[in-house]
Parts: sequence; C-alpha cells; structure tokens
Amino acid sequence: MTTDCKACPLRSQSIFDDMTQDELKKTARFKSGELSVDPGTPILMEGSNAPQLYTALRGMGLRYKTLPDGQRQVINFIFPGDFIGLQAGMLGEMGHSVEATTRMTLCVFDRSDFFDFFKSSTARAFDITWLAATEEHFLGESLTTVGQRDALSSMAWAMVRLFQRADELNMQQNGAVPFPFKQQDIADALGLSLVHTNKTIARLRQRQLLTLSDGSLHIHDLQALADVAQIELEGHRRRPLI
Amino acid sequence: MTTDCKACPLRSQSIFDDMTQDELKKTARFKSGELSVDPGTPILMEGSNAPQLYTALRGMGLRYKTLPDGQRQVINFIFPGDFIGLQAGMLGEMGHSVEATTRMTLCVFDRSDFFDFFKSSTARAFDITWLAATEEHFLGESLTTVGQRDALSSMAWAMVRLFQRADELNMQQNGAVPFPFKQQDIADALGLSLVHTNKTIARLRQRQLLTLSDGSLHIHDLQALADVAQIELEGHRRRPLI
DNA sequence: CGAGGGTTTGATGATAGTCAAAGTGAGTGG
DNA sequence: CCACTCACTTTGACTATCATCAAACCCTCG
Repeated sequence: MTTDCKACPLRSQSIFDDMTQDELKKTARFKSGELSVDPGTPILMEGSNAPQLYTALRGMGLRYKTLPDGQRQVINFIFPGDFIGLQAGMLGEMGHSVEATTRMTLCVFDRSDFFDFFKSSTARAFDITWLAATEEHFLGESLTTVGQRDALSSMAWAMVRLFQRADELNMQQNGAVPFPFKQQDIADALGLSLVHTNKTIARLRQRQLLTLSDGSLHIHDLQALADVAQIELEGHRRRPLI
Repeated sequence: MTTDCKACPLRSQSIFDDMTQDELKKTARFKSGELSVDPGTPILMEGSNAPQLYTALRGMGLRYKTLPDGQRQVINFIFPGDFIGLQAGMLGEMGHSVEATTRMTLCVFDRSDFFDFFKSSTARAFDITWLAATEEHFLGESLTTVGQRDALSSMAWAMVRLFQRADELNMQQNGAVPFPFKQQDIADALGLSLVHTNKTIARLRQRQLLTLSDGSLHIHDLQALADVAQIELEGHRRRPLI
C-alpha cells in the first residue's frame, strides 16, 4: 500500500518545486519501496555505508553525531520532504546518524541506483546539489549559533527555524506547530545542558514569546523572537523534492 | 601570465583526482581568468549574488559569518584547491563571506557559465556535489566540536584538522606546516574568546603536543592530539579539483 | 624611537554545567 | 481504581569553565 509518486501528498505542497511528468516517472522508478518506522528507530548509522537512501514522507526525526565519550550533537531536525543519506550516496559513508522521533514513513531508494538517477537528468543532479548546498548553508548558520549566540539567543533562533520549517509545510494552526522533540534533543542541538535548556525555554515563556508543551510549539511573537535571535525573517523558499 | 589548467601545479598533487583530457579542456574553458589578492582582501560577501566563482590556486583564507552585533563565526579555513562560491552558484546567494588570509591567487569562473559547466559532464556535476557533501560532512564535525567538546579538546581537534589539510597538500616539513592564521581566527572558529584561546593553546604547548609560532604549526605528537580531540586518524582521501 | 598589531598573563565575574530532588503525566498491573 | 513505575520536565543550590577587563610584552615597521 505504498504511495505513488504521482499522487505524493508532499509534491502538491507549494513549498516544493514542480516536476515534469518525465522527471516524476524517473523518480518513481528510482523509488524502491516504502518503510514505516516507530519512534526511536535508527534509520542510518554514522560511518555506515548504507545500501539505501530515503526521503521522509511523513513524520519527523533527527540527525546527530556522537563522540566516543557519549556526548551527542544534534546536527539537524528532519521534516517531511527531507532527503536522507546524501552523504552515503556521494561519499559512501554517513557523517552522522539519523533516527526517527515520531513514527515515520520513508520512501526508500537503492544506493546502487543513485548514480544512475543522478545521471538521468541534469535537473535532478542539480536538485541534489542544491539540497547539499542548502544543508551546508544551514549548518553554517547552526555553527554560528552554537559558537556565537548565548543561550537565550540560540534558543530563539532554534525556535524560529523549527517553526518556519513546520510552517512552510502547512503544519501550522493559529500559531502552533507540532513539536515532538524532547528538551534533551534541543539541548544537544544547541550545545547546552538539559537543565540550562529548560531554564532558557522558561525565560522565553516568561517573556510571552512562546509556549512549548504537549508536543506543540506555540509562537506568540515571531518577530520578537527573531529579534532576540538576531535574524531577519524571510519568506519561504521553494525547494526540490527527491 | 595565468596558469594553464594543463600545467596546474595543484592537479599533479596526489591528493587530487585525475582528470581526462576532455574534462581538463572543459575546465580550462570554464576558467575565465586569474586573480591575485592581498591578505585581508574580501573575496565574497555573505548575502551577495556573486558574479564570479573561484578556486584557490595558491594561498590561504577563511570563510566566516557575522552577526548583526558584530560577532564573527569562522566557518572554515580555505586551502589551495578549495572551491569558493558553490552557494552563490547553486543558491544565488552566499551564506558566508570569504576573505584572504595570506596573499592568494584564485582561478576565476563566471557564474553565468556555471550551469553549463555543471551540465557539461556528469562526472563534473558529481564532483561538485561531492564537494558540497564533503563540506556538509565537515561542518557537522565542526558543529559537534563547538557544541560538545571543551576548549582543550576543541583546540586539539582544530589543530589536527588544520595540520592534516596542510599535510595532504604536501606543505609539511618535518612536523611543521605554514599557519598564517591569527589566534583571533581560531577563537572565532571554535566559539572561544581570544584570551581563552591563547591559554588553551598554551596548555597544549605545555603538554608538549604542539608549537604554534612565527606563522607555523609544529605538531609534536599527532596521535596524542587526536586522543585529546577524540578523533580517529585516517588516511587522506582523494578529492576532485574544479 | 614610537606606533600598532598580535600575543601573553593575571584578576575578576558571569554564563552555563553539574548535582540533586521534586513534580507531572501517561501507562501498567495488582 | 488505585498504587507504582518510568520518562520527561521543572526547580534550587553549588561549581567551574570560559568571558571580560586590563595591562604588559614582543615584533615589525616607518
């Protein structure tokens, strides 16, 4: 009972680029199946040469790296439409692990077909590179956050970015978006301790900027949050969907 | 008096992938000129839609982002062979600025030719994507460093990585490589203050792990440094040169 | 010789980490 | 239906890593 690419519920969202019938067909051929996983399931492991690549169709997850001493750095959060395994496809080895936070449905692709797919159309190759460049762009921003912003500003930045990602996928309902992540996840993403993370969220709550509870994030004043984070609010940018 | 791609001094280094005559010709056609800049010269600006892209032919530089309040995060250091402007080429806008640290010579490409170049051969397109994925990989590591390692471990990590990058370009002479960066640059790369950076380097020096002076970095015990940094030493990996 | 950029060192203070424990809510089993 | 557990969140007290401030030092350069 897998989803046909032609009827993909993501592709019709305005955030994703349109695709020609031909490209759609190639994508459908590239797709080798579908996978549903429960919360907490590891999807790809750091250092592994994964035989399969994925696109998140439903659900959310996270990318992370672990140090030998057990410290964990959350690299990014995964939303529907995200391509998973680019590093495995290009470099033959993942630089980070990926796991599901909610229950997820993934479109599965064989790594062995990846190069053919890449070759199949310049536009597709370009899309994949676009994704890589965009991820690089985002990671530069994350690095700047963790390296330069203080806890309050970091937290504001993270909340704005997470809200925006959910919002552009139309997951918003009067100011609130689903938020399945734990405070420990946010802490590991921002390089803060769990306790300090909790207290920092509390400060933003006291300032009436947001509410974070029951698995949903409510933004009360996006502009004020953006000010705390020192970022400019911009419109959503369309992006490719593999 | 520009360098002919066929006689490129970088291309003969073992770290860089070989290239067919045909690919070489295409690259030479893509190259629109050469540029020499003095230390401190800005090469690309964050947010700019640069009309030109570059490959570092000689010299070193750095990528960085600045926050509105003036804080600077160094994203990465630039070595000969690095491609500069991928984000401008793919996304139409740079996510960070780039400036020269030493005097540099850059191969210049027109952004308007970039897409044609990308299309000109699947191998070239793949190379560009490979570079993007590798950068993403590295940024994940940087993020993990800044987010999770303490100052001593961060510093050890940075020194190992910088040493390795120089080493694979054969810049090493019995344990020492050129190191034109200021302590402020390292501080901004690791999210540390200048003072703390200085004291942290001093600690590594006291432990007899390295010496850093007169523009050169001397590693006395690479393995011990890697241990402090919690990283595995691996061999150099060949990479494409645009 | 004075100026300026970079490095080094010492003193003090704040942000964030650690430790510890209580509170909350969902889920389980007697 | 009421403990009881377990995972997560919240709060308070204490600590330390790292930032800030200030000043000296070292070199090169004009």
